[in-house]
Amino acid sequence: MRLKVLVDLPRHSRLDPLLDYLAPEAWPAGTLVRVPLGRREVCGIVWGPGDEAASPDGEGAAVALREIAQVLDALPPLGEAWRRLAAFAAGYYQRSLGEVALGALPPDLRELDATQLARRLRRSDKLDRDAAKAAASPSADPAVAAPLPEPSAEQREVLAQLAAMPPGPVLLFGATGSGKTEVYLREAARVLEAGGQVLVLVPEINLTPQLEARFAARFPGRRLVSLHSGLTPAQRLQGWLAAHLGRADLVLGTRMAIFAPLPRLGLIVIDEEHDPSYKQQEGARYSARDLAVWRGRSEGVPVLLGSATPSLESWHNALPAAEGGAGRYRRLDMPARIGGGALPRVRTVDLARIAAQFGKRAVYSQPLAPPLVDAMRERLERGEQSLVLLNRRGYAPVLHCTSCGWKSDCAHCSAWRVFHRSDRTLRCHHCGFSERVPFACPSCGDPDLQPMGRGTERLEEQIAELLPGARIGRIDADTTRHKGSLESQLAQVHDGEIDVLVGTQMVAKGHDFRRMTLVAAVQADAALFSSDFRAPERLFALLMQAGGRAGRDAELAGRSEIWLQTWHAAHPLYAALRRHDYPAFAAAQLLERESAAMPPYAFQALLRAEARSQQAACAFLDAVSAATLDWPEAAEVLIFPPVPAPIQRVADVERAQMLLEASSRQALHRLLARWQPVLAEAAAGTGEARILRWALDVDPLSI
DNA sequence: AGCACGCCGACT
DNA sequence: GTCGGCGTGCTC
Repeated sequence: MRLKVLVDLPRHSRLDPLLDYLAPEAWPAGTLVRVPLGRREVCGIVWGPGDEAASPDGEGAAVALREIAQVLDALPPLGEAWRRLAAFAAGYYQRSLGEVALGALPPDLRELDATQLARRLRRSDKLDRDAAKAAASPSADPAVAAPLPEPSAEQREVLAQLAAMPPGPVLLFGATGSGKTEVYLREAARVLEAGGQVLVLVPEINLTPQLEARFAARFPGRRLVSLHSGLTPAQRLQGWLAAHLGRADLVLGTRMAIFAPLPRLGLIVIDEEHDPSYKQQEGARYSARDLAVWRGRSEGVPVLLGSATPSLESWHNALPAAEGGAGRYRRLDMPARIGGGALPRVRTVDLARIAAQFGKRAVYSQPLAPPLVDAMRERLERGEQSLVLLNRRGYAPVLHCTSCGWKSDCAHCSAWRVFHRSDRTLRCHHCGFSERVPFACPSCGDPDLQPMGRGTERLEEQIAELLPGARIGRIDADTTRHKGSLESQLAQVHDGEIDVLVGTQMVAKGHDFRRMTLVAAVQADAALFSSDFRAPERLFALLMQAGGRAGRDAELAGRSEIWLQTWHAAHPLYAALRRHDYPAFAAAQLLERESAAMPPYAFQALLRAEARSQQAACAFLDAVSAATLDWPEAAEVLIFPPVPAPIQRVADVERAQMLLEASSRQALHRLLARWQPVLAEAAAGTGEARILRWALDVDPLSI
């Protein structure tokens, strides 16, 4: 008999990834198999009965069907709900079903034959028995575990409302330190009690250990596994197996974990739901948060989205229709900090006024204005810590020649090479091209090359001059390149070995610094006038999140401050920030978005193309745009003209993009569905005009 | 995507 | 005379 088997045939292959194979018996859908494909043998998933009709191609030359090579029937089939999720994700994000479904499996699993699988399953059995034994041992007795913290009145109220609610997405809007995690834990306890599995998603691997520790401490008898790309392939497979076999009660992971098969799924928690890391930025560009909401509805399971600064999409979804929102989610608010800790005071330094008072030099040559330096000096004297955020690593973003105007451009990209003083290199952050800093200008020979602008390395140096005696540390992608170095540097901060920490936004997320009473953002303004319409939203989230680092310690909370240096002190974003008023900020942003017909009031897709020449990339985009001219599917979709990508050339490849916008998701998807084969066809050219890569990004986060 | 086949430049 | 560059084509 014939079975339809799904294999990982990528996106624009003109072949359907659902292939017919011969099998001696009807294995159920979801069964993992190994099948011959061309000259190799690949992993496949049985998707259903095959076409018993003559030829799989429909007409003409019959294809000789081949036999399934092996059936991995030691593993339970992937369930119906899981297959629905994969199919939805593939359809929504316009990728091949095979790519999405097979790509959601641990890479190791796809390589295993039946014998190897049996061995892994035996190891999984043993792990399971060990875990059960550990759970039963006296040391893990729940009675001995730390007593449950008494929930605050606010938490009790939220929990009561959650208990009374029908299943559906809930936006938990709570300030940093308001105890959202306690709500997750209580909800998880309820679901575990009822025999369910809980899936918890966090934005970054860095944040898993902390949350893992809290869940492990609260549920000592329960099996908890994590799923993220930082695990070894074997660990990832074991975690996945534990989830799929229903042995893991709690699954904690990054966006990839949204595809974990969970036969007893009872709750999905998305922590920091606004975080852009939930959107995959290559391959199948899915949003784990949006898929979580879909999965929750599909499986009849509650979804808890937590944030102090929700995405405007979620905020809009949680706003009742009567208030102009979509009314799709329920919203629960937790405004107060636990332990009555005050929210940090927000202080804006008006650079225009500083320039008038201290002279232009004080503003342009010094990274920190005098009042901010004074405030940091006070912290230093009291033995407290300060954090200075600057979202740009390296010493200076560009080096230039004072006599001929040469700048350190990259030979392969339309970008500057960044001056890294520590190893005296000029490095392109886009293609990796790196060279020692030249002794003299490569263009005119003048040895006087000067750094322009400021990165974290230089900021660190300049702060050392402004605050003599202060112990200064720096955390960015350069100082945390080696495994474990982020942890050890964070430990230094915790142990009080650092007075002032300089860092990029990676330090703003999730880390809890007890003695940090000042957080300063040095170059906040850039986001106010960015061409990216989501920049203000990200800035607001970053500053609130960074502010959350300050004043975690209730006794110090009273003098915790967030400092902003700005030329636009009166900007409404800063005004809302001073009041910690996210709802006002969101209302203003939504009004702007609505009047400009932008998300969440419009639905977007971005078609990106890469070619040897900008002209070839644009020609492709123009051609596929023109193809839709007389389509009824295109009537409600606005297709903008092609434009060069924000970084036009990377590693000698030219990039262009084209935006699509529609007022309804359905209209956009009707066009995309018909468009897909046209794109594949148009990209198939040869020679210099050939398209190297193209990708469709549905709901793009940055344009 | 893999993995073949296929047709032109620098090596044992 | 071969080894190997990656352009083009196929996979139930």
